[in-house]
Amino acid sequence: MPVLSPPSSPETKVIDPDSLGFLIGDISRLMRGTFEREIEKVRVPVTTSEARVLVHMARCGATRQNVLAENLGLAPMSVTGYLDNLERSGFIARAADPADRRAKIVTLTDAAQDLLERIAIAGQQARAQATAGLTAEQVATFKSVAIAIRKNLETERAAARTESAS
Amino acid sequence: MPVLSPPSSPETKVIDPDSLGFLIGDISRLMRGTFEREIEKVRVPVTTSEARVLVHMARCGATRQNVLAENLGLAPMSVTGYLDNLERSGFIARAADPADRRAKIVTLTDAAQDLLERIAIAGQQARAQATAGLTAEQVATFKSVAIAIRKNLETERAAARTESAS
DNA sequence: CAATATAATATGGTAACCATATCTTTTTGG
DNA sequence: CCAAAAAGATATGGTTACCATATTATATTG
Repeated sequence: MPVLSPPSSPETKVIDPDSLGFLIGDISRLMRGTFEREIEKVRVPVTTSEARVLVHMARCGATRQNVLAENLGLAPMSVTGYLDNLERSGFIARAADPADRRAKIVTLTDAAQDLLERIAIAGQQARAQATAGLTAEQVATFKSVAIAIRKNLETERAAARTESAS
Repeated sequence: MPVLSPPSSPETKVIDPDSLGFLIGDISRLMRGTFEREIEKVRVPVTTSEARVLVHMARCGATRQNVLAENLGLAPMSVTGYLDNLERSGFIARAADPADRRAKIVTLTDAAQDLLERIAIAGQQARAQATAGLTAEQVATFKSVAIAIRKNLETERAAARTESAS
C-alpha cells in the first residue's frame, strides 16, 4: 500500500494545518462541544455564550448593557440577543437606569444562582476532560500565554475598529 | 471611586470568566476576526473554514471527501458545503472515484495555488499579531499543550459519538 | 435650543457548524 | 447469486454565534 504522496503538485505551498490559528480554532470547536455535552448532563437550559454572559454578570454585579458588552468583548447587539433569551428564561432582569433613562441595568435573578452552580460543574467536567494528563504547571503556562494572546488580539481589534470608523 | 463589589449577592458562586474554556473561546473568536481582516487585505475570497479545507487538501493530496472530513474532524455534510463553495469558485474539483462510484475524489486546481500562498501570508500576519511580545519558546509550549488538549477532546468526542449511537 | 452623541433594539445577514433523510452504489451473509 | 445491510455523498432544514446598519428615545453640548 503506497504512502500518500503529500502535495498533489511539487510546488504546492504547504501550510501547516497545525499552525496557531487552526489549532486554536480546533480546540475551541472541540471544547465547546464537550462543554455542551456537560451542560446537557446537568440540565442547564442555556447556550455556551449565554453561560458566559451569566458568568460575567456574576462577577460584575448589576451593570449597564453597554458596559457588559464591552466587558464581554462583544457588539452590544449580540449581548441584547443573549439577554433577551436569558430574560425570557427568567435568569436575568432588566431595569431602567434611574440615572439615564436610555440605559438598562441588568441583574441576575435568584433562579440564576442555581444555574451558575450547575454551570460551574459542567465547566469543571469539561476542563477535566480537556486537561487530562497535563500538569497544573502546563495548564497554568498555557493560560498565561492565552491571556497574552488575547490582549494582543484585543488591541489589534480595537485598532481595526477605530480605523474603519475613519 | 468605589471598587466594583464583585458578587451581587454574597453566596453567589463566582466562576472565573478566564477559566480555560472561556479563554479558548475568546482567543478563537478574536483570532478568527484578525485572520478575516488579513484575508481581506490579501484579497482571498474564501472564509476561514474554507481556507482550512484548502490547507488540509494541500497537505493530503487528492482525497475522498469522507477521508477529508475525518481529517478535518468535521461531519461529512459540513465538508460538502465548504467544497460546494470552493468548487463554485474554481479552487477545487470533484471527480468520481474509479474504485468506488459512490465516492468522489477532490483535488486542488491551479487557481488554488495562488490562493494558498496568499492564505499563508494572511496566516503569518495574524500569527504575528497574536504572538507579539511572546518568545518562540512560549509559543511552542502553548502549541504543544494545545495539541495535547486537542487530542484529549477528540478522544472524548469520539467516545460521546459512539455512545450516542447506542 | 438645535445639533449631535449615546443606549438599546429591530431588522436582516453571514459563518460555522450538525442531524436526519435520501439516493446510489458497494459489500456481505445466507 | 441475491436480498439486506452498510457506506459515500448530498438535500433539506436547523442551531449557535456572532455582526452591521437603521431606528427610537433620551441625553449632552455648542
